[in-house]
Amino acid sequence: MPHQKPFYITTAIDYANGEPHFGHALEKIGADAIARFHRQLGERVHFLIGMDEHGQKVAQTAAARGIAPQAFVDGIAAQFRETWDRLGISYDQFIRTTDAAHKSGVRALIKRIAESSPDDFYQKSYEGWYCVGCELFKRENEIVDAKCAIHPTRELQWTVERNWFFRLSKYQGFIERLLRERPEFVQPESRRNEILALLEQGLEDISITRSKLAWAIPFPLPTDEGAEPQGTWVWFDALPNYLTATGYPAKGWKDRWPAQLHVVGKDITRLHCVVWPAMLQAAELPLPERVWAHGFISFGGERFSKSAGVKVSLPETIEQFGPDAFRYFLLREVPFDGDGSFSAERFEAVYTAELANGLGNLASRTIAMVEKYCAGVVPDAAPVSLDGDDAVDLAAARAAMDGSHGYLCHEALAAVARVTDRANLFIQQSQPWVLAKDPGKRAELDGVLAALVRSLARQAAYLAPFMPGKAEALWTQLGAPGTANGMRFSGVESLNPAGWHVSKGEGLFPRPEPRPAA
RNA sequence: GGCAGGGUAGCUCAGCUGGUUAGAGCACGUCACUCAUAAUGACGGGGUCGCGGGUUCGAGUCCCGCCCCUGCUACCA
Repeated sequence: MPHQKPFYITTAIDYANGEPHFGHALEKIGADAIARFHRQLGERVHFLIGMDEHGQKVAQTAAARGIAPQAFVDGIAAQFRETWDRLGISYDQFIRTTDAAHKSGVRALIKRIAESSPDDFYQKSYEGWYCVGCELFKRENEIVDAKCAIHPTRELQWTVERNWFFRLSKYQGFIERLLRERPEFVQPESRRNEILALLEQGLEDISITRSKLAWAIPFPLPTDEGAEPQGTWVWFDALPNYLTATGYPAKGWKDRWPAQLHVVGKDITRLHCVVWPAMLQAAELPLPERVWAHGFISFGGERFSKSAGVKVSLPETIEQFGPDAFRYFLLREVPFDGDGSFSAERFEAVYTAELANGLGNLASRTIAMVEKYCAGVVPDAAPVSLDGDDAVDLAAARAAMDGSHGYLCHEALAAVARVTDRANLFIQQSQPWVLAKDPGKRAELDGVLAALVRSLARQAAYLAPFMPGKAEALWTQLGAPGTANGMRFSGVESLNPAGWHVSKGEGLFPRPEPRPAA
């Protein structure tokens, strides 16, 4: 089996201008769950994340702190990686746009476009009202009373700048055909509709360089006599990271490209569904297979947690119940195709109901009974109706995550939660403690306990993409061979726990301390 | 303004092509049970299905109008 092409999944690279926040975390955690799920589906996965480190704001922030831009972004990148490590993000590659390989890859891409589609780059003088506050030219509808609507205290400056442009308008028909012939290219459907609406307005060419941009990749094409040197603007710097991460143009990049899935925020779908495909087409390179636009997390309706002066700290929230519980909460509560909100109260409620009382207690009572009634060794017994019912839900979990209907982490977790609930109900209905008092019911008792261990093992395997640490802990307590994270889903149904030595360790999800009355 | 989606129990939401007394989870109350992290299970209270018209034997489910919310309406990422 030579060079099976991997399932190449990417997230947006994060802008290195501040600390990681909930929004960054949601995207990485969701993409990580997808990546892990596909590994357990048996696919070879390559999971890319990284940082977008160029730009005016980065340079300004670094200057304000009195350090060089590179030193500044080095610090930010380290901070992000610490957070991702803490959250168990299983990335295979961490790209930074200040990497030498990325910069040379960007230059190669631009030159390739200039060769294959020489008409697509052109220089044009651009003039208009420039807002120093925004670092942007403002459009008519953004100007109020001759001032920038966002910075009404600043004077607008009539500015003339000569920049490179990309002939995006040429690709209008190409993008329309793309979305029509490959409707799954942009998901969920609502985002695709928005792109279609955008296309109906017609595409305009975009400027792709800035003359005042020093902290950037120098634009590699020869600029007109006398013109200022040009820095590559964000589109042609950030978007190509998915391609340059493969090593492009060095030998071997075709082994990974094109990507199967770009996981991005709903705010940048346009860039990934219109600009990026046009760039690739201009370069005569293959397009990615799909762009998935996830929603946002809010705090009680507020985009950021300014309300009531309450600060929601990402590191503190992660530590409250640990990284696995945090991952679980975000993926369970925030539909991955829409928006959701976070609150400490809700987090605690879900943790207590589903993880402590639900899964954690199920594991606790099951293992305790195997220890008490079977000396800790799981008996051998045939499947019961519980197994068949669970199989239906686990198939639903796969369907939610395999891409056939998008990537719906919340639906997958809801399906696993049904398995947990069913097992708790099964105990109540079977009443193993009653069976244990009657030696004549030994076989029945064995059947019940074996079924429960099988169910828990299946849950551990299917929860591994979402809670890799806790799934592994449960796997260990069950005495199962190998690892939960390494468990292929194809092997889950035939798991037979007969002979496993269970061991009741630390409570999987200890109940939270009662809150002191305020 | 335009386009798209939505307004269903305290909270988060299911309700496909219209059909018996509108569902689930969480929260709340009562009861049962004891293997378990005072967990689990059963039962129950609770909804003018945004508002007003209309079509129909019959509408949360279709049509019209209105109110409210969210997203998009391209070069901050």
